Amino acid sequence: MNTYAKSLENCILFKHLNEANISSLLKVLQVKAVSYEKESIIALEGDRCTSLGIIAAGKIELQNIYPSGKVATLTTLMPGQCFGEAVLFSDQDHYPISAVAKTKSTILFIEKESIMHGLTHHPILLNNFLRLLSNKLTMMNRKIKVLSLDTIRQKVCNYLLKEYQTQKSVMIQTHMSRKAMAEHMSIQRPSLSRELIKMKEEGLIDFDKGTIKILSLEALEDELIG
Amino acid sequence: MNTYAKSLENCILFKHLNEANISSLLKVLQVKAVSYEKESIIALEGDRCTSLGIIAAGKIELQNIYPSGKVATLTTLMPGQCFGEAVLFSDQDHYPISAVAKTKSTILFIEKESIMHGLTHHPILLNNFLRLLSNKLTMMNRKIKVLSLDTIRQKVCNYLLKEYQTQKSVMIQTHMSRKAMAEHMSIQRPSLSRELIKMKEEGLIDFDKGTIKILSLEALEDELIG
DNA sequence: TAGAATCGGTAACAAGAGTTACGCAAATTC
DNA sequence: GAATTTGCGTAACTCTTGTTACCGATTCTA
Repeated sequence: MNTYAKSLENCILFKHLNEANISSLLKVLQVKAVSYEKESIIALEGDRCTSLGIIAAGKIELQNIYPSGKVATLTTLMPGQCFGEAVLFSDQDHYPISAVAKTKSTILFIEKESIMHGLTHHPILLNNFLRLLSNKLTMMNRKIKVLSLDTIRQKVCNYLLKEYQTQKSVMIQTHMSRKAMAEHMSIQRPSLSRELIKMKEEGLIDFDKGTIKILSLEALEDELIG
Repeated sequence: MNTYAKSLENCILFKHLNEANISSLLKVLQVKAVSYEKESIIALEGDRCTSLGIIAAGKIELQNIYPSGKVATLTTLMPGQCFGEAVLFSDQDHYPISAVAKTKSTILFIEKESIMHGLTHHPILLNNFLRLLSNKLTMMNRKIKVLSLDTIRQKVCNYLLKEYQTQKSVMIQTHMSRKAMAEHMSIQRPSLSRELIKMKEEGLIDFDKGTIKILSLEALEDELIG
């Protein structure tokens, strides 16, 4: 089992632990290593989830597999990343999506009971696990916030106000190209140009090569709230 | 402190624990009770978050307060619910939003260190805390999934396929009125009618008073994936 | 330095969906 | 049982935004 210790040093779960610590921890946690051939299914949507999975080697994809066989890939996981951590302890302990090996892979499985044991006996592990969940939560929170904005005007206002917060000035330096800026807000470049011009005409902002000046913070907030 | 034990029995964190257990736990956790007058601020966006908050009495609102003073309320928390649980252990340990008392309220605060201590010494508490975080994650996952659908066609397909899963039949009983159905998908009623008729014309579905029949599961999935 | 590629503004067009309004049918009420 | 209300389909209109295309300016490259 010690063979995996090295590759797990960059896994969030084992942060602040050295190779020796990880090795002994892996023994205590009764880790089971399972190998998968390319294209084989690791977990199927609906399966009961009783263990945490950590990618030790290979590349796996999380995907939605529809009854007809259609597949929609959501994310790709690389060594060090893990899956099942959210389902494991929730009331709905069934995988909401499927996991498929895209290359020959090795997954380390840790049973829920072992995890519980590890969390109660190793404060660092507990801390890491909580950080893992918490970070995911804050990430998703941000994502929901952005997804809830439905007009281009709102997205632009949101972007500008966020930049104002970090740059602490109404003269906002746009370090990106217009193209990158549009992609960042997941809108079309011409749509962004059009909206910026409209906002300039309406006296909300002014802009020049490389900078956008907020003329009225309050007005931007009004647009954002509706 | 025992005064609060009773009111915390329906808090997820203290599930499976009786009043006596909760009382002793509250002592161990060094809970600090703080009272707030109506409209007073409990936590301000940007403040460092070092403790978990549990509503013991009153009603508090989580809101975005903009520099100009504009306020957008996100949710209302009632006794038994808690806040800060996601921020507490994340890398970004600052409140992303503000908490305001809407009535005279009492909040129980538990310091991060005490929580850590409690989690390592009380398996039930650990289990409950993990379930709290996990449930929130799965909830947000679902929300993101729905928010990512951007055409009405996709929303309708998503709704029908989900109903198919629960009703296990292509003859779907619509227990709601069209109006309620439209609200449920957060679209406009005429838009829903229009789309349903289009889908009928295209041979994807058929519908009658009270039922919608899926003619091709595969076709609906295609529409959903794009 | 000439030619090519990239970027950004702009305009014209099309598609999707919200809005409003109208009318019919069913349900409810008196 | 007549009258009012409610739900729903439907059509016309409008707004927003993605799409495509074009052109000038800037940058990169050979």
